[in-house]
Amino acid sequence: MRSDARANRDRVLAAAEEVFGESGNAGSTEEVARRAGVGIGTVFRHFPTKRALVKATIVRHLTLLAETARARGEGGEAGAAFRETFREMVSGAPAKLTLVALLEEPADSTGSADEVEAAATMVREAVEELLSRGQQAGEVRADATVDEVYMLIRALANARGDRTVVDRAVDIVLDGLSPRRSE
Amino acid sequence: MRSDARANRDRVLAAAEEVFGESGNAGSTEEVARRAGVGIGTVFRHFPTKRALVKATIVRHLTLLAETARARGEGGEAGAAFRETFREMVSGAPAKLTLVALLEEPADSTGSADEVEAAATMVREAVEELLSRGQQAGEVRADATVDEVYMLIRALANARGDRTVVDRAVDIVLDGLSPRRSE
Amino acid sequence: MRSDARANRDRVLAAAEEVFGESGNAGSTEEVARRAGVGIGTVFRHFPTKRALVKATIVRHLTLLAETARARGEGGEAGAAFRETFREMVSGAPAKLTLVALLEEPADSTGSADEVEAAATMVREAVEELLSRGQQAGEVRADATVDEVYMLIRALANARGDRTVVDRAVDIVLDGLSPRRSE
Amino acid sequence: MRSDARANRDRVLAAAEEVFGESGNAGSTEEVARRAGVGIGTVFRHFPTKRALVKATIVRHLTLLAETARARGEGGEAGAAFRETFREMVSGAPAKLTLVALLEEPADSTGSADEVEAAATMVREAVEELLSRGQQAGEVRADATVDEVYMLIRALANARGDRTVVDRAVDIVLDGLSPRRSE
DNA sequence: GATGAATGAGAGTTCATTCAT
DNA sequence: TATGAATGAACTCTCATTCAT
Repeated sequence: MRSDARANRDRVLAAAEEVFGESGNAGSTEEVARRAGVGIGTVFRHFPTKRALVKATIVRHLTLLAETARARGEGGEAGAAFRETFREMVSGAPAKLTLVALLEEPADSTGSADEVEAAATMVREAVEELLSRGQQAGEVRADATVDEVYMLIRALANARGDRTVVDRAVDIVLDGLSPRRSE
Repeated sequence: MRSDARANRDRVLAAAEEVFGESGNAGSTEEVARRAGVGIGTVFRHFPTKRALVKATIVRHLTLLAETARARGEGGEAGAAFRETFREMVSGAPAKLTLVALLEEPADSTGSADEVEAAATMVREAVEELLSRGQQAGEVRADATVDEVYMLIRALANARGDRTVVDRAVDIVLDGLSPRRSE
Repeated sequence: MRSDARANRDRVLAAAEEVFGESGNAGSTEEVARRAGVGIGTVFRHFPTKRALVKATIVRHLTLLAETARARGEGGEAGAAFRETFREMVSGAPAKLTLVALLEEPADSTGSADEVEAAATMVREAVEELLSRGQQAGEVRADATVDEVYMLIRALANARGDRTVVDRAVDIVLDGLSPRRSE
Repeated sequence: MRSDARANRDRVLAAAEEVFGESGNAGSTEEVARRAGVGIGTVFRHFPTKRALVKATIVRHLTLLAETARARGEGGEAGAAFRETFREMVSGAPAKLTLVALLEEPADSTGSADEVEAAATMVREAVEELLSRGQQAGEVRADATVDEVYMLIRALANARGDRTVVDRAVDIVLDGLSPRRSE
């Protein structure tokens, strides 16, 4: 019976990612339950609060993201790895950072953002790793810090618009991140 | 009493900009009324629908923005004008584009988005003007189009975070928008 | 300036008859003001309450009705006068009793229904006069009382439906009111 | 819990019949909830719209009415059956047609009036059946059609007033519906 | 006296959350 | 443990009524 519960939890999380991804915080818990194919009670049994559900969704998201980024970082060419991960984080399907915007909406003063923050930190660290390798290889400008890079990724991930326009915007930003002439 | 009414209308719009700027579409009309210091009925007298209020808020926003951008464009040095306006649009107080995100949320299929669209077009055109002047002056890379530039502005305007980090991120983007070595 | 006021009062009453005739009690005071071409304040200056306005409308209505009925009663043939007035009250344009239904909706426990009651009594008396003349002339069954006749008029006046159906229904009722075989 | 739900649904409908019977469309959904002893949310769970609640109430009403009329029609004497049913429809407790007036108020242009219309047709057909049997038995005037009869029933059912007066009014109408002398 | 802007109680409706089954 | 019915606070919107001009 434990495995049933876990399976349900996962289905709920997947549904939540769909729903909140589409409608943001305005997505309803009942819609999540419906798409997960469970009763509303089940959702609340696993996540005592809508907020908790949103957080868990984000954590799942960020964890996936960090793993992907880290895996990518293992590869050989540091510059390419950095740039590809940047691109993927901005527009990659399973890696979309969009959901994070949910957390930015309400002033997160509950103090219980820890879990999310931990996951976010993992992503940041993965980005940092990629960034410093790129810099050491001389393929990324030396004066860029994780802060800016991470912010740029998040900003672009949240932007809506034509895929091609996003791609060109990313090109520009990556150009901005390439080593300066004088370097 | 016409003047009173207009004053109230303005206070409502200002309050709406605050509220929707903070909480997005989830901000409540009642909160707007409270901050404006008027009764809920007054808000609805001026804007028959929440949607109408949101739209009016955005239009006001965009209009201001377009005016600022255009004024800035009159100045002499094309490159500096472009860059300063870019910065201002991203972080300028009365010019923040954040609200535009509201429009991206609901599928605006009412067909009555005309006014908003018109205002948005004005902003785009102002940006376009600045961009092409900058390009003609050889201070902005020639292959950039309004689409990307406008998207970058919006993406960064919506990003939350330290002011200084935003500034550095803008630096990077502007570097990306400067003429390429080979040019 | 007195005559202006009276003129406004009359326009308001006429508008009220239109509006409440169409939409019943659900008609709004503002709609009345709009159709009367006056401000909402003017309506409330003349009638301190919506209820008061409704009542005044009904009184005007009933007064007109009573006058028409009485005028009709002066004529020669008692039976024809009775039947024609009956018909007119049911479907006559300026004489429609429909509005009375408004009063029947809320339990009229304000105790201030006096004015309306007085007007209603005038109508009743006019009907009574016509009825008894008809009975004396042997053209209306002797055992009918005003109560039933008045109720039948009101019931039919409130009925919605094809004009021709109403007419045929009235025929049937008038047949029921004609002298019995044995009389 | 299905049975609880059904029980609540029924209580809501019963309360709705009371409330709308008293105050017409102006009766509030909250009052219905209060009288049913349930929360407002429960009312809306069962009937997604006030309109839907009103409709369901009417349908229930009409269905009951049609059944009663049809049961009555089975009896032997056609004339008596017709007259008794007429009386019952006008003043019978569980059979009062009053609610139908609700339908006459708003221009029912939603196109979804089907269910109500179907129920209304059933009532009409029951009346028609009784009428034609009465006519074949020579106990009801031959030239009367359902249209008038149905309208008379509705008109009298909606009339307010002393029970005895209503009864006498019905007597008159039934006299009008009896076979003409010459027949 | 007339005007119409402001008010706020109240109505319909939604949705996070609880709880009986 | 899962279910989904019940709950009620909160939200958008309406309208009778008041009041400054």
